[in-house]
Amino acid sequence: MNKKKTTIKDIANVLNISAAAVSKALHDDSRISAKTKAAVKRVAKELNYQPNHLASALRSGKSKLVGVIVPRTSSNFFSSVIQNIEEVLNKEGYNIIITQSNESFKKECNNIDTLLFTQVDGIIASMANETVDLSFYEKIKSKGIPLILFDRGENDLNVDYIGINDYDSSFMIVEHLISKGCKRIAHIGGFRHTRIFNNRIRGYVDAIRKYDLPHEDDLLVESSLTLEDGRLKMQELLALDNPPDAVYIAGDYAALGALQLLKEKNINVPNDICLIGFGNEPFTSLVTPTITSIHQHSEQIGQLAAQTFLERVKMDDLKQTLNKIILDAELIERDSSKKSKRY
Amino acid sequence: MNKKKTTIKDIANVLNISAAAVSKALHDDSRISAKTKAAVKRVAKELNYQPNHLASALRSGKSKLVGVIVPRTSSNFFSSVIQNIEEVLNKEGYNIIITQSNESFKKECNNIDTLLFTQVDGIIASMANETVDLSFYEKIKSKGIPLILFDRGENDLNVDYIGINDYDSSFMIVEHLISKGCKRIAHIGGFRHTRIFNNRIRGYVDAIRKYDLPHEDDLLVESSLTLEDGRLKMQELLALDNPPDAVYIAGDYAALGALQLLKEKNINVPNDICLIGFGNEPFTSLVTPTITSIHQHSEQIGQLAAQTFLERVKMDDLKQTLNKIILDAELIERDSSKKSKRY
DNA sequence: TATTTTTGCTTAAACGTTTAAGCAAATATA
DNA sequence: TATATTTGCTTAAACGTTTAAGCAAAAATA
Repeated sequence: MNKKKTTIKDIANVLNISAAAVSKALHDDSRISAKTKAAVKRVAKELNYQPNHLASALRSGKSKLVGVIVPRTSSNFFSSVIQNIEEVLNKEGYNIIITQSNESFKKECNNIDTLLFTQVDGIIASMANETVDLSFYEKIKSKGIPLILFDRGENDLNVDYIGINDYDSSFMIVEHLISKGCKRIAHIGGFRHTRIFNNRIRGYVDAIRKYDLPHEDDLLVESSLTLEDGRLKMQELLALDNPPDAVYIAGDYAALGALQLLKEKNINVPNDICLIGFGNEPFTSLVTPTITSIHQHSEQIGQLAAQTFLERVKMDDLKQTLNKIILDAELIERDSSKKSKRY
Repeated sequence: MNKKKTTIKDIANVLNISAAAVSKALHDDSRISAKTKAAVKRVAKELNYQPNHLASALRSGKSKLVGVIVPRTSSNFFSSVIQNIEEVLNKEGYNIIITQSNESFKKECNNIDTLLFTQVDGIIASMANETVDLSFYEKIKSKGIPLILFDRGENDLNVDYIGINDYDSSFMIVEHLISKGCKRIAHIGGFRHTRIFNNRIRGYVDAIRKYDLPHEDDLLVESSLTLEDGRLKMQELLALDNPPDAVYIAGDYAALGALQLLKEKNINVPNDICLIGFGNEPFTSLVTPTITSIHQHSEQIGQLAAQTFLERVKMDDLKQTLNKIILDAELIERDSSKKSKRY
């Protein structure tokens, strides 16, 4: 049981060279002879040498850790983004620390403190729904480490951002519904103070206007987009004097809640009311009817977030031209908007 | 822009005392006067001092990081366990690093190396389906840091384990189906080499025997328990000369696949065939019909795993009495086993 | 051959903490 | 009053690396 870990000094002793030489040999420094390098690597392997990450991080000032903050890991979108971030960063020798905010501003602040305390080299984050106060994010910036936001996070912080074109996606959804013959299209949106949700609302409104459909105030409601709130807001829409014949909901979970309610009320989806979600969570293809939704290219978002981070750390501090990457999303048509009759 | 971080030396300089005194003051050492402590803490706050975690970890040999390995974070079970681990450990000043194996043995080995490289103080893991070779887990043990397994991981490694009583759960499921009047009960189980799945199979077989039901080889199949394989194995069962009137499936995703197939074939669930899953994933209550399943108390599992870790680090190396905690699971009855007619 | 450059290492300091050892002053005990 | 104990600090080493500076020997150049 080899509890005492082997260090570069142990290797140095075996070969009768200095620890510095060993360190350099392991990093393929050009000033070390091929012969010495080979010997060092051989002995390192023999002694099962594992570099002490803490020591090198302390000395070099780089922890080779990247913090990731997401509202939750259980959603497929976020776990897919995380997986792709991880793949890209691992190749470059970085490891990631994942934290969840559970949509709580307070937890998010804690997470940021935790990550800074852990001396991460950068943070990739998607903000909690609650988050309005950005002072903790300013704190990250003031530490001088890269901050990359994705999905929830477009704002005035002046940092890199990767997301999808929410405005166009909304527009596309409304046009899709119109092509199915829908005449009164409602929108259960997220909170306006979050820019992505605001953009979805703008896209919805502009499309409605362009095609001269009714854009009554009652047809546009804001929601926390949880499953429960989806039910609730759907109920409100049904209670209207003139209920909609289509509902576009800015989140799949809320769309699911709405769908459950409609089924309970024996309202046929899509023939009575068409339903469209957002996010393309796996369950959208599992429920009955399957739910039309928007695929957000989580793989690309993750990869791009990681690549943006890597660019940032490689870059000299000056000449920081901001990355703002907006991807086109994809409409996945499923049963909940496949109306049989067309008008 | 205060890029230079303040260290204990800076605090020491302000107060004209030694860095050591500052360190001790911050740790409430009894040999430091109350007056000095107060002064140190005041200055620390003024200078916005953030302890350098790497330095203290290097010196003390404790990183205050715990590695967590799960097959994936997207399943509700694992993300709930993680969340509870995090809550318990955060209170004790530990942070967690989450890694996913994606059910791949190779990725799992990489994760272990990564975590050891990051100098974690312990590892809490649930093994990938593929994992049979335990040498990487032996590696953790040989490093002398605590290893706690949960859910997937009961085995002969001789480490702490937290899980549910799979045998009893299976038994309970079969009895439940019998009480509904089912006479030919099939089981789509996981791979036998994973102990939890083997236990579920044993529970199923013993219950079938106890109640003198048919226990033909054809009624018991092994599966990877993915959604797709669930469909496939269900298809095989339907193709039997004498198909079952109930199917108990050792994983919810596979149960969902089976359900989809049954619906496509216009076989009524539960009246033609009863269906029961395992894991109580959220979608089990969202699909039509809702799926009866087993709730595994992910909250408790997470908490207990974390607590077990804390006990281990506090404990002197000797006198290690092994923790093997087996929780009772809970049957959540839903529509997929609510047969209207009883025989 | 004399000088410069390159090669291949070594020495020593540094990263920011923690902690064992030590010591003077203050306080308690005999 | 003399001795022992406690208090409140300091000094210095250590954790395992990295890296700037330096230096002798070998190789290249003049």
